[in-house]
Amino acid sequence: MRPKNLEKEEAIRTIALQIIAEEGLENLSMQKLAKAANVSPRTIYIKYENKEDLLITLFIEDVLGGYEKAVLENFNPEVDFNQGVKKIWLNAFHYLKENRNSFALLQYGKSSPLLNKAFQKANIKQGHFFAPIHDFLQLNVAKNIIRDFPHDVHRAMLFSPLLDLVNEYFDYKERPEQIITEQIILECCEAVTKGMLK
Amino acid sequence: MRPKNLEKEEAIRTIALQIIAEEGLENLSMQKLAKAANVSPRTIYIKYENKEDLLITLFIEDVLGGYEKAVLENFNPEVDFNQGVKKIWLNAFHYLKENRNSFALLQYGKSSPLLNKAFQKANIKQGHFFAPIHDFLQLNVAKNIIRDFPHDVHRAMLFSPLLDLVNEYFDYKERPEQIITEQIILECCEAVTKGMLK
DNA sequence: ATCTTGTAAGTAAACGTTTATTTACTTATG
DNA sequence: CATAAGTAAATAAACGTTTACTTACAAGAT
Repeated sequence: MRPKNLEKEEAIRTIALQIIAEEGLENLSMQKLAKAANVSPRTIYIKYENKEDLLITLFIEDVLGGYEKAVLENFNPEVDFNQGVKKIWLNAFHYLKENRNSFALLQYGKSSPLLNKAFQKANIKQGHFFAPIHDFLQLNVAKNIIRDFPHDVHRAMLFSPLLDLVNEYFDYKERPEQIITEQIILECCEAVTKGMLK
Repeated sequence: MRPKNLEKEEAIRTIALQIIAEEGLENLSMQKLAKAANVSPRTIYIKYENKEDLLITLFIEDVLGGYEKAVLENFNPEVDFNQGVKKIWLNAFHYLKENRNSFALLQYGKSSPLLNKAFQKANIKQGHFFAPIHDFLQLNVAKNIIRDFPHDVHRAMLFSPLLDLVNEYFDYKERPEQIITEQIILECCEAVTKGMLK
């Protein structure tokens, strides 16, 4: 039996993310993707059921999976609050900075109904993404260190500014000077953390 | 000369936003829009140059314009910091809650390269959106009340959590109980404000 | 007051192109 | 040499946009 060519599989995923980042999700077509990845359209259908399956798999496994892994690297839910949030912020910032194409699809997760629904399903199915962060926050609520909010509210408060700052980072990448430096990220992290303390 | 039928113009805009909110930007087609708005495809092209023009106009004029107007209603850049941020948060929350379809396209502004570019152009052209907020923040930096960050950083820190909370509001609308209440919004606003103080 | 009439608004149907997906065939390897 | 991986070419449907035509009305002439 002829074995799968993993390079082609990789090419499909990489090029798909690239097209989405450069031209938008609304401009990704299977034929365009096949041509750009140097592959026959049929080959994509060997690896994915259809376009929807491709997008959802890419979003859940590659993008969200990769992001989660990077964010949780060397993260210990038992460290103190300031230190824990700082670790997450730096992990996320460093990863996303170097993975612009993944970040682009990640952003579509909030807009596209398709990806939004897929995320909610995956989130329910596999417990949830970012479980250690959930534990970390629960722990700090129990210790009476931070305000007691529902988890989704905690997430919005602590991490949405970071994603917005990464967005700005890429916007400023094409301008004379970068304003989103590691220094700024650290100061912003401090401000966000301070706001959550009791 | 036959006069323009303003109801048709209105229908095109309203239905376009509806389709984007329900099926995503990637599923809006001119023919689908025409049929849903009870209008001939040609009629859309009387009012807009092409699909790109329709989307950009809808985004800049209707969505961003309407959002800006609502957010700045009765906002005075000279009030004290806590009060000013609270006013903006409540204005935005109340407006977006009642304008889900506008909010959906607003969210695409961060993902779609087309809308992102359009926004940057419009932002440069007409001075900038939300100028009174810009002034408000400058004033509070000058008075040494808040940290001195670039404006885009201020914006990310103060308002991106709010947009994320509105997103959660709509997610929870289809679930047994709503967690994003006005009470929560006010507490979150307080936390965000506190973090920015010097 | 009523009747043309010029003109932009509006329509139905069609344009060529691109879309997602499939069919019929070839290739590579355990 | 069986079999799944892969290809080139084709499918029907949907796409953005245009063509050829009709409609409704403000304004000038009667």
